Amino acid sequence: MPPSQTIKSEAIRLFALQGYDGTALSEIAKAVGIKTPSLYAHIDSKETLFMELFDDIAREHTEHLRVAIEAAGHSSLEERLFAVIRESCGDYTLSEVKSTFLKRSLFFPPAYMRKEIQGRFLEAEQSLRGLLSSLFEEGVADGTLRSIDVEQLIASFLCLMDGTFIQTHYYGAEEFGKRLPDIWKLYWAGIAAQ
Amino acid sequence: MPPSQTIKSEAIRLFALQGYDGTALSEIAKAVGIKTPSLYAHIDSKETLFMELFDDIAREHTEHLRVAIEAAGHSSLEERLFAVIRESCGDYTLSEVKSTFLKRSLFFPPAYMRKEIQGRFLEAEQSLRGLLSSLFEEGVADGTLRSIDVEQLIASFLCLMDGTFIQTHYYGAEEFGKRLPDIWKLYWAGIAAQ
Amino acid sequence: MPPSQTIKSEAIRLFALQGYDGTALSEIAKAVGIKTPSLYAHIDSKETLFMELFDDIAREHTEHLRVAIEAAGHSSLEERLFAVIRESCGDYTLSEVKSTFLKRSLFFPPAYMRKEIQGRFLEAEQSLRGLLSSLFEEGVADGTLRSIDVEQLIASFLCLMDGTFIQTHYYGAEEFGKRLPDIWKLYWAGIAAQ
Amino acid sequence: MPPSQTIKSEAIRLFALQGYDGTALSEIAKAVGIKTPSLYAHIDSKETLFMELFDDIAREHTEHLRVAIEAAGHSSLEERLFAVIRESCGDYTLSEVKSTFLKRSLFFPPAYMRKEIQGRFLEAEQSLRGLLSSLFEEGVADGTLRSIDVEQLIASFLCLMDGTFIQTHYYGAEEFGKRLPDIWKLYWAGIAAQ
DNA sequence: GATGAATGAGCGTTCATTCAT
DNA sequence: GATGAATGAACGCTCATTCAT
Repeated sequence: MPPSQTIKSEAIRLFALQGYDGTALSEIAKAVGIKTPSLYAHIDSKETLFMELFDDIAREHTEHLRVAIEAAGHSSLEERLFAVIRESCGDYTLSEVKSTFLKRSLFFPPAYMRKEIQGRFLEAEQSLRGLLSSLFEEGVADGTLRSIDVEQLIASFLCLMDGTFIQTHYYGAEEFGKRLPDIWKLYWAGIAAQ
Repeated sequence: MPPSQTIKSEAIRLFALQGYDGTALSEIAKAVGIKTPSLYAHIDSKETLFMELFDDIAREHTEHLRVAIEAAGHSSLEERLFAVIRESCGDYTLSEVKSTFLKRSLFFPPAYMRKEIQGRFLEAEQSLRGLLSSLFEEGVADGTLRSIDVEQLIASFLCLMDGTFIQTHYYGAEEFGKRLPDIWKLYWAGIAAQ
Repeated sequence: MPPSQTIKSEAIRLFALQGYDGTALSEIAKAVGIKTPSLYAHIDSKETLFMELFDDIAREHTEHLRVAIEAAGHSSLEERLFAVIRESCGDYTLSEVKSTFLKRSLFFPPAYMRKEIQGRFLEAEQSLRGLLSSLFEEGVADGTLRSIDVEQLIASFLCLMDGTFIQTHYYGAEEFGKRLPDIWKLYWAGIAAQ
Repeated sequence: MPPSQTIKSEAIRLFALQGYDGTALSEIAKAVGIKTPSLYAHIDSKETLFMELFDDIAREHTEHLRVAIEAAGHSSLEERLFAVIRESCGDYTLSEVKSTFLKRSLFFPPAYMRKEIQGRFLEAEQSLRGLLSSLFEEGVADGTLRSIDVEQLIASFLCLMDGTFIQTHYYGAEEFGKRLPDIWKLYWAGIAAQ
């Protein structure tokens, strides 16, 4: 692995685990196996390193969600929505550590970049809302879902997404992976037509 | 307000906003209006200050939940469960800043006190599970709820709790307060008997 | 014991054990059982406390030496000289802790009072040299001692004094107390007439 | 001189002069001509700096003593013993400042490393006792010394060593250098066979 | 006489960063 | 591309001391 990639992956791991303020560049350097000043041959600053990682991962995450949602027609609505949930808790295609990095950055960003980060994410969320919107409208239209306001469906779905993420993080992916299908079943029962 | 109390409340606010590693004692001192060394007339160390705040707030939170759950019998099951959710997202009796402090500490604790914190919280969670357990059993028994395994009910409820907390934090209490009832309605529809 | 006396004795003990720079007023206060600022009802400053202790003990020590040397005629010269040695290593009348305080202050005084302290001690040493001088002259005159230059006798005696002090401090008074008579015998054999 | 060496020599000088507690890293840095944090490119901590210096000097000192004692057979016993004394007061091969550092560390070590230091030195003392032991046994056997218990000879010799060290420190190497031969003569008279 | 609260000075140490090599 | 050496800024914390109570 080229050193720049090692730096990125170790930085993601440490930022996810310890946060931005809790991670010193010296820790990243040590994890990579070089001395701290050598980092500067590959990065501009701690801040820009962090922001680049955030951008990369946010983009990757959005892309994964899009793919999950736009899955070929042979997947049912329930399957596609469940795939989005699984994706969002890092259990699916995005690695768990990247998922943690992403959510930590969103929920509790480093003070000086709060606005920047939340601004960038609002766009992503808007696009996600758009995709979900089509999905839910379709489901209501074809009678798969109860006749509920789409905005409400989206709100409750996003709430579930955040809940499953936190619990994945808290109980660990493996343990929570067992509970997730049951949780989903109850959620689905609340929105599906009888 | 006595100075020790000012220190506590300012510390809670800053720890909630910026995290443990992102908050310098000098910031707390400045917010209080004293010099940094003067803090040490009131605290033992940054670590113990943090842990004491955590203990206080965790205890207060647990107590609020207990009260919400054990509310007088004239509240319906749905009302009591909803009260727990509202309580848990800081919208009810625990101040929003305390709620943020609590969840941030739990989800992303400072590295060196992770075990301590999570250990202490596991107890609280166990007691919450116990209380919810009685509630759900009762609901299943009297036909208010569908006949679902209580463990699954608890898991999905705790997941909802975390989701609503994150969203409160993310969208702000006021904005999210409007969406919450709708979210609750969909959740309730998933577990209530038809 | 009145508090001022407790302060003095605890300060002597801690200064002897840990040195001036290594002893915080807070330690003295804790040993006395009061809070640090309360010390200032009894002392002017850390510096003056130290200097007063030094003066007290130096004076006491000088007095003890004088008494040992001027002991009634029924003591032999050897007995009187040996008494001076025993006195100087804290084994006799001055407590061991005071002896340690004194020697530590002399050998390695706090930087800012080096001149002050060494100046004061030179006087004391001059007076000790005077007393020893009479003793040795008498011994040479009456044939108890070999016919050696008195200056040389004094120099070797003071050297022995410092050696026995250090060893008392190093091996402990009890252990070294056993060796001292043998050491003295060899020293005496070197200066006594055959 | 490479910077690490400058740091060591300045640290030795200041620790010898002012003690461990009385010497701030900022003083060492200023003496070296760098800023305080720059020290940390060369040292791990103040404590380990001190301990490394102590180890270096103690080892060097022990080696010098060994050489003095094992001097070629053309030196007489008296010459060899006297060489040990001269060596031990820093007048011979170990620089005066190192000698002061060493003795100060031994007699009045910083509180929290007392055991460590004294432990390390006990070994050195044991080896010195061994070497002296052979020397004295030889001297008694060939009639150079009076027939005295070797343990007593060692005890008195070590006592003389400490005395001469202290006086070198106290009167200065130059001044005391003049008195030392006379002091030695009297000591030797006490142990030598007539 | 004792204390809680405060403070300026200073401590040992870590940080992100620079720069010559 | 990597490093040793350095640095200004800041950190958590202790110190001797003051002062109102």
